[in-house]
Amino acid sequence: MNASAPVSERVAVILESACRVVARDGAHGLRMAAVAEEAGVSKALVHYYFSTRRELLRHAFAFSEERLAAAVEELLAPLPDAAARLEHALLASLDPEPPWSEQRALWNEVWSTMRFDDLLRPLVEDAYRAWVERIVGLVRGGAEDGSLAPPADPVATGWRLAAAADGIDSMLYLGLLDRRRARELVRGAIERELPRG
Amino acid sequence: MNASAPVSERVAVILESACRVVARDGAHGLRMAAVAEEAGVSKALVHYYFSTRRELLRHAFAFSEERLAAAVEELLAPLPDAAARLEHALLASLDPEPPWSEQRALWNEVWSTMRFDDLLRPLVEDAYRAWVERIVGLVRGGAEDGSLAPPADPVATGWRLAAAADGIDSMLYLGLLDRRRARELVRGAIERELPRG
DNA sequence: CGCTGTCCTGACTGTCCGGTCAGTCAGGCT
DNA sequence: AGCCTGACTGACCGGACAGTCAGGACAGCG
Repeated sequence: MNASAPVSERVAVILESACRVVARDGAHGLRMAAVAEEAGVSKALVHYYFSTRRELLRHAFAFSEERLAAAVEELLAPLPDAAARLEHALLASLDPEPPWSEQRALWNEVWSTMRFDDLLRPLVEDAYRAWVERIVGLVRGGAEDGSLAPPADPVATGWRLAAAADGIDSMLYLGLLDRRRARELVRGAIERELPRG
Repeated sequence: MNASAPVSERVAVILESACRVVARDGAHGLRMAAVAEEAGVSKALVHYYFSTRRELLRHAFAFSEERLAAAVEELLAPLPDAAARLEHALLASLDPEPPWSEQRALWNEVWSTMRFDDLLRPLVEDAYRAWVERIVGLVRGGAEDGSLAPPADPVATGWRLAAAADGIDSMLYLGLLDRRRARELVRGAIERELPRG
């Protein structure tokens, strides 16, 4: 199975099933048999396309990440300015609906697995970095289109905002706060970093 | 095995071994045989004290968390004011030395396991909440002893700071930034939330 | 028609590992 | 002495599960 190969219908079904299983049972709970059943195919077919369990997990993550990037694009594109895009981007992961919720679960699971999979780790790393870079880009964009006050250090601001959103996400996941409060905190972080001018 | 029972020497050795194994092999990679070997006892003895693998994991986490709380106390007590304590508390988890590093690994692992262990989850929840409350307390303390500017909403400030520190921690863990940069970002977050003056 | 390659399956295997159990041993009590 | 108990062990069991394999179905093509 090649990472950049065009996915056939069957392969897509298997990858989607794998994503659902991971979101439901965890990365460690990913069973080839469960994926096969979910996809309505034999276990051996899953092995036919993905020789090992690890490989399947990697491809499932990449597949899901790719779909999510498209969803983010779709979410942000119609928004009027960088300020709105920044806010929506930071709030998106708090959304209890798929694909956000499922991706959140996938991340949680993959996070603990990557330590033991040298090929998975760079995937996670790149995805996270791309996410932070997107935030930094929006901070810069806000300064350019005038929708946000230009910060002294846009890069540091972007990283801190991404970090804060991530931490709040964890708190929400753990049930330490409710969604409303989580959104408030994220908005508060934006205001602190980028006071309306 | 009772949660609040005083731990005998043997039990402590087993729990320490379990912590090391989890930090090394992951929560999912926690093998009774590995713990037994590490502790220099038979596998059956581990089962004698902790009837199931899950129970061992829970006790190991609680044990470690307790030791960490003591270490935090020891770290913060000699500091002159709340401002210094807040900074050190938020920076502590970035420390590459035990017990911080080991606890960090333990958290990472337990995080993904708790979803499937209803008894573990509240332990993690309480530990996290206690941590955030401690930060909030330090923010308040800083306003009282005059070492920090009093924020409009100390609770929100505390939560945001804890969240940001947590997120930066994740980024460091993933290797997206180096320790120096991580410390800078944490300090920057404190300045943003609690400007000197 | 037969040949070949792709897609696909059921049945099987080897291994790993949590948990059990029968039993040993040291030490305290009567 | 005999008896009991708590700590401890080696050997074993049974289930779960990744990965294999021999082969079937079927299309395209000569």
